[in-house]
Amino acid sequence: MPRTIELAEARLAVSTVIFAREPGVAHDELPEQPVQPADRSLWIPLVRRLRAPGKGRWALPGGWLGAAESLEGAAARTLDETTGVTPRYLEQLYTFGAPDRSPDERVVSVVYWALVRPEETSGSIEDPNVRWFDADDLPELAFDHDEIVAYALGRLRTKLGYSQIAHAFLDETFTLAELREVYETVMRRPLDPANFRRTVEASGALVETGEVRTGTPHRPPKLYRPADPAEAGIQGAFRIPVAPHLRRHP
Amino acid sequence: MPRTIELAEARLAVSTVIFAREPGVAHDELPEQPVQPADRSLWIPLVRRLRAPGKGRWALPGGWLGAAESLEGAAARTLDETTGVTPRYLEQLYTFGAPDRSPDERVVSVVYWALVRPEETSGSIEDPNVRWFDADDLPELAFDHDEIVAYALGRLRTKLGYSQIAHAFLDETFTLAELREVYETVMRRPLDPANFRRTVEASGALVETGEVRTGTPHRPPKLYRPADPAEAGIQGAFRIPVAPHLRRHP
DNA sequence: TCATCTTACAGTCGAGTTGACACGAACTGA
DNA sequence: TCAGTTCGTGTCAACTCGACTGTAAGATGA
Repeated sequence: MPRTIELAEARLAVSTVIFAREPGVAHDELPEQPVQPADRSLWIPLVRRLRAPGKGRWALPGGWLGAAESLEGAAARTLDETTGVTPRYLEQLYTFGAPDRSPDERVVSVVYWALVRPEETSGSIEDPNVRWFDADDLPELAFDHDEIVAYALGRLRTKLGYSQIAHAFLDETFTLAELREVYETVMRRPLDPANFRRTVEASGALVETGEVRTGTPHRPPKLYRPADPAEAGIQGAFRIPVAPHLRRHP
Repeated sequence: MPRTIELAEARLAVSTVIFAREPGVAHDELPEQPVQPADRSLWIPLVRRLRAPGKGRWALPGGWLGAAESLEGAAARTLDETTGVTPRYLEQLYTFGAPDRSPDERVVSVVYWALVRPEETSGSIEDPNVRWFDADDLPELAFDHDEIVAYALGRLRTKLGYSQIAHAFLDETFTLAELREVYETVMRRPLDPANFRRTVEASGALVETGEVRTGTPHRPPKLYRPADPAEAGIQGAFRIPVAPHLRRHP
């Protein structure tokens, strides 16, 4: 029985939750004492809202959808404009559209989440209204952005267990210890180095480069590269899990 | 460097991919010979487009977002209006918004996916423009709806492995054989009844009702009920996987 | 120079799980 | 009563995980 209903006059916004292992230019002070990887945290850049609604509050970087661009294109563009960050991994997270989530007009936000490498965070814009925050110590955010960040964190933790996205946090080549630190940081628990090596090597996701990292004060570790370079940015793929023990977080 | 760009004047649509184990009123002819559960297929209701663009083609049920309703509310409403189906499980799938996906104006579609019970499909509208199709034997659909259905099927297969959504295909109480048939149909491979029983019982997701199903020509099977009734409809939860062997499909 | 420190990497072993299969139990229909 | 089918329990080999031990390879400092 189709009845006539009043159609929504909604504006379409795009926002992105960005995760990095290291903060960019402006950030809260890091404790300078040595920290275990499992005790480290992820960093998220936020922008301060300069106008109502939510003026003065921190919010996810984003903007309005352009007429000619794709949703993902809009996410990448607004990200670059607001924070100067170009992510290595960018995937749609969820679309938030509750009628009352923005006070004045109806806004439907398509939210993306992104992973960036350490080197990419340092290239971010120096702007007093852009700041990197500890993902576990965020201020109160504008709108429903707290909820969105929590959702993105859950997706990151889950997806780490059945995909190769951890590579997107790292450079072209990396050591197994660096890869393990990514897992330990995201999963918030230490992993046995020997067992981690066994399962990752058995997965076939990495190939040795034949080189080692020099300059370490100890035995030089081998350098690895992702077996499939396109793997890290794969979209909506349904893959075999990596290993059960990399899927359980406390 | 924020430059001014032309904002998108997009209309917001909501569509839903509905999965059922049995087709509703109007559907392609079923082969009446006995079929193994692993060889059975899932059924999806589609509606015929009565106007341009895509006139005459089959498409996902959906409609425009109403001014006062949530996204999920719009999905449920349009579903009921077009097909008469009220799903037991409804979850957001993905938002499609390529600039050229609809010819005349820009349309951004928030797509949901749903699971319905057999009894619910029979209550669907008798309308020559609504028809149930075999999910593996679909006609060419309007717009990018082929892509959307394929994506939804992948999500269903994956999610079956780490959640209790299989219950949403079944009635309040069911036998282990019926639950196993759901897995076999979705995963497209036979499962060992004894091993399936062991892992499902160990997961703690089911409780015995104390009753058995009578009227079968053989030994009466025990009836089970989901341990947590709210479990089936849980949204965006990140849970421990059920069992690895229920996650591998060929 | 060389012992010592730290990390890299290889290997072992017990506990627990999976997949394949065997077998008795329970019910119907001939 | 017996044949046929499914339900449900049990067994066992192969595999995986987590904890652990031991060796390799470099830097550092006495």
